[in-house]
Amino acid sequence: MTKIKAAKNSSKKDVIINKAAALFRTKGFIATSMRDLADAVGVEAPSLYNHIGSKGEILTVICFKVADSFNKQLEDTESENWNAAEKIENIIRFHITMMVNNFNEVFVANNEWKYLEDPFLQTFLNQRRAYEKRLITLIETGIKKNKFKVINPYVAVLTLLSAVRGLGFWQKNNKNINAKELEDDMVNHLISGLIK
Amino acid sequence: MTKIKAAKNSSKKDVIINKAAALFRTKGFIATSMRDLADAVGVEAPSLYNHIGSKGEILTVICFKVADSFNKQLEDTESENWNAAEKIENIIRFHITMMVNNFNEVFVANNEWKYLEDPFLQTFLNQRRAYEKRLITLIETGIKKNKFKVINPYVAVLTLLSAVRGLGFWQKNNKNINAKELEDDMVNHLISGLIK
DNA sequence: CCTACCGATCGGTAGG
DNA sequence: CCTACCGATCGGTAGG
Repeated sequence: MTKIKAAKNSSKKDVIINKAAALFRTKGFIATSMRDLADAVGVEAPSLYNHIGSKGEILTVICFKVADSFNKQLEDTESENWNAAEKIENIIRFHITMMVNNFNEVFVANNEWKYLEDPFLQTFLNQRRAYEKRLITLIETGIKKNKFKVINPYVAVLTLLSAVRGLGFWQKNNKNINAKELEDDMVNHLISGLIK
Repeated sequence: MTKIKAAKNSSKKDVIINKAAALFRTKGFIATSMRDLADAVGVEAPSLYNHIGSKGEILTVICFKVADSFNKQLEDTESENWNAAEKIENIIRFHITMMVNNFNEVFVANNEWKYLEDPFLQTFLNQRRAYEKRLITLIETGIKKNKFKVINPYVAVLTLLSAVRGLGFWQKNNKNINAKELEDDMVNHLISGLIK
């Protein structure tokens, strides 16, 4: 009985979080009111609090859901028997795929994380720094093995992450390019700029 | 007499706009209250309205100041007698320089423009689309002249602009890399990924 | 440039 | 899940 109730709550909670991700992306976290969200869900504002604890909790769930996805993928990639260039390419492709398939949530995690409350804000920033550090290590490996140009690895990571992040502006207004072409061209541009 | 008064007003207005740009960057436009801004300027909130018409006007001034800078620079670059690669490199360097030297305002124009009110919002978006289109034309020229790889020019522009935009995350927390190295490495990465 | 203040809206609670 | 409602804060105005 508790299980069923938990399942039901979790399902409605998912709806709320999905609607919230869409609103947070278009309007921003602060500019989205709980009444906006309630309208989107189809209930009155106070009813939302049967499923979530606070507005901030929704943002926390979204940001860490995205962070967990990226962390898990990076772990998987690191354990593969690939060279540095292959690993970097794999990660870039994952970033692009996530941007295309989970656009709202990734955009919110990228642009609204600053409204996280402590201690979540600190945890999020720590995780992001750790993620970047592991990418830097990958770049350094490629440089050491004489496969990559000698450039500042931090700048390389910044360039890669920023480029894929910018996909947020590939709004669907450009119908004449598909996701596959986008991904291949961007990967080509970024990887060939890196390789010796 | 009117001139002196105008000069004084303009000077105080500049202070307000600079403080606002810093606050809008760190807290976001919506989350920055006029009382926050008044505190930063050193007056009471209602006094701000002797210098500016509304909170929205401040954002408008910031966004179009940045847009005008980029438009002017692009016009200058286009009229130079350079090849496509040189022009693109010049523009990337300008973007990076703007990001480093006018960080607050560029960041705000990049991230908070969605809170512009009509008709300014539409004008801003139109200008941005026109800017991107001119960059696309530059890339197409390079491809046609067999200097650039055959990739989707829109994706190339997206990659370039996104990468320099991401400099917003090069907060000053990385003291061990200077602006010049950052600029050269990023330009190298992006341009060599583009050239045949 | 300030004090005093306004109507609107915010996130959230009480109680059923 | 709803109605009724709360204290806090918002952008901005009146008036001097």
